Amino acid sequence: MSILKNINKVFDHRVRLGIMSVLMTNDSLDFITLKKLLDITDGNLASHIKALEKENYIKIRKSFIGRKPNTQYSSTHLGTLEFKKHLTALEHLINIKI
Amino acid sequence: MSILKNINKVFDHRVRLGIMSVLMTNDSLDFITLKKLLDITDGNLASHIKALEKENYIKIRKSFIGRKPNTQYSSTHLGTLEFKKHLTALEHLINIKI
DNA sequence: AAGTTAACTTTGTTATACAAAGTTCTTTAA
DNA sequence: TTAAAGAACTTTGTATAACAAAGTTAACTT
Repeated sequence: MSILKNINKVFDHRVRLGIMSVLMTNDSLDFITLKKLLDITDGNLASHIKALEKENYIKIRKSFIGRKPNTQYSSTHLGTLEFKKHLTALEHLINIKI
Repeated sequence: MSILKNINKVFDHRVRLGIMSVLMTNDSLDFITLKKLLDITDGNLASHIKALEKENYIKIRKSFIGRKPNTQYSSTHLGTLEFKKHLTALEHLINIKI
């Protein structure tokens, strides 16, 4: 059994790690905010969001703020749970003694 | 400027993160030990090792133990430095407040 | 001489990441 | 009432990365 067994592949990429990290301390964030925080193209952001959505790690709420369309992203219960597990696995990994 | 700016892409993959992690607490480890710890094929391990070697993050020492060939891998000064930077960046990322 | 093990390298395939361009919907300006 | 613009995508195409499996080399062991 590998020392990597509890490392979640979905969170293995910096962009998805970044998205989940900021969604831990923010109830929800919109597309543009995420895009600016991560400094990536909108297409690229959309695809990473989709990967997290596919796993039910984040959820989407569409609305209008004033008269502008606005999409808010937030972590699901599952997403929060799995992300915390991943962080615990990371901690164990970087403190490992063989 | 992105919240990911200090995240090192070389350490972005779980296998390379795993290799560096175990090399932090072990002066050196050999190929077979790494292979067992990570539970990956030897070809795959060799290519991840190569990626770290290319960046001068790990160094190789070939010798014989008794009469068996043995290759020991260890972190370079640069590797240790950059890995610690990466871990600090990770900590900041997962504790980020916007 | 034949088999074994360590540590690779090579080959080929699949998956992932990414930019850039195109799309849809809606508002705001001329 | 047409035009421009912005948000949030989707599509397309390309480049890179990851991976398994098979092949290779050098040395030992039997």
